[in-house]
Amino acid sequence: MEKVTMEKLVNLCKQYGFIFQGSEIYGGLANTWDYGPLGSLLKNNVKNAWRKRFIQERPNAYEVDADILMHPRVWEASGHVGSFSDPLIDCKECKTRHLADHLVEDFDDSIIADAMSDEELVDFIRKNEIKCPNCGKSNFTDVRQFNLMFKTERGVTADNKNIIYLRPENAQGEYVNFLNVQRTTRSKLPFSIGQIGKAFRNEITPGNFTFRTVEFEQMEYQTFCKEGIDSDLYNYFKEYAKIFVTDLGLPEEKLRFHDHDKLAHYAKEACDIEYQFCFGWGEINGTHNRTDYDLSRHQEYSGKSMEYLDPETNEKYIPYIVESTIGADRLTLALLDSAYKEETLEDGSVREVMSFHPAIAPYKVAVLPLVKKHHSEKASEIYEMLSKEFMCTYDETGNIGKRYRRQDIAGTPYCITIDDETINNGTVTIRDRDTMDQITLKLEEVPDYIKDKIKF
RNA sequence: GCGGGUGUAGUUCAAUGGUAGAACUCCAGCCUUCCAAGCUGAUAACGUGGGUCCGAUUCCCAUCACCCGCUCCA
Repeated sequence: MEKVTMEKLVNLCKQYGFIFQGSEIYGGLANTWDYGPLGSLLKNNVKNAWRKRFIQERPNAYEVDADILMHPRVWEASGHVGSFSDPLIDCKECKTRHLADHLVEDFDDSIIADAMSDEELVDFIRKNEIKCPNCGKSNFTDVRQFNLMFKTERGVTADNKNIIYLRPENAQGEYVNFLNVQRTTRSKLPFSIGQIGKAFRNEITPGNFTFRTVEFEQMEYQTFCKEGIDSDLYNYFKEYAKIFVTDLGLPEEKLRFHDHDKLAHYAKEACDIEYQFCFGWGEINGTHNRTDYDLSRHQEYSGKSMEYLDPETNEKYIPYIVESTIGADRLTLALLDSAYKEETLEDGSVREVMSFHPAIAPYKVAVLPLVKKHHSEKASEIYEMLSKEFMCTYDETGNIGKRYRRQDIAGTPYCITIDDETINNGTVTIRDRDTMDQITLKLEEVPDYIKDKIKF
């Protein structure tokens, strides 16, 4: 079996309609990608599988769908405005990047560099010939402000007061609604709020197809709990997320945990699940113990109580939060990466197969009349019947072998062939993509047969 | 953001300072009763913008995009 390369995967996705380059006819817009017919189905199936595992099957779990635009104060409270509008400066000699204020403060710790403008920082660095900590030379670019948040304006005037941001993470939508959800669902701690949605980060991105994009979709899960059980929940969700992705089809040997030694400003514990993509290891899930940081900050910034009244102990406290986030685009990419196989058949021919778990396969069933002229009419009837139950596709062009191969690449787990037997005694042939087995079933048995196979 | 590479049909490749060829794919027809068969036909491309030139897909410059390696990723 040949190794998957990014180039191969990008081509396959483009050629068969999984993923296209964004704004392609205008030459493309960097790091934007559009999901095509197969890709949208796949990604939606992934999201629905997540919903089933994280919302439907877990106790006390609820989904919200919060707006992308939030009050600007949310991002002050979350720390995104303050901590990530840093003055960055690059060393022209060794190409390393540094925080200009740190360079100044490390040079002279009596200076408060926060109070200096970008120009003052650059002047100071050049006047004192501050050296690059990496290569020891003093040849820097100008300071550039680097904020990961996309800004836009609200209203018709471009007034500073009306700047709002596209959310850089979804979590705050769950946090600001914490008490709304708790009250309306009459939940006791611990309980969870999940959300699937887009977030935006204005990063310098190195590409790798859909792995890192400026607009991306996350499947987030926040569990609110009493301090003390947070670490247990943290460990529980690390495993729960891993079981989820392996059940979807990612092989165990291509997954690993990666504990963070450098923690984000909000986190007490943090761990990623990484998948071994064709380009290397990359994060697909993050589990964070965010403590009571976020809710405390919202209480402070909004002036509204974020406390929970524990009905069992009559205590009032701000809950701890354990977050488990899965990147919807990244998981989809990992599944595409792991699904791709090239198989040599007995007759020496090669087939390309996308071997997805049937639950996430774009089409569950392909309906194929064995001979167009004789079986199309019956096949159309069957297609109409089955498409009320499943996402189906229909193909009558070319010979039967060619049509099987097309479905192999689309990742369709089951192909139903309609032949004379179907017309004479109501049986069809079902071919399994992974085993290549063919079985004969009565037409009325087909829906239950498929239903059983595509369970997740 | 830095360095390197690549941009010609959907894909993989040609050729050319003067009408851009092919294979596969796709579509239509014929044939075909279970894994890319065959025959006939059709559609389909020089990333974008400048410059040089009588004329540029070709040479030059810029730009955009992708790939590889760095960097970054609260």
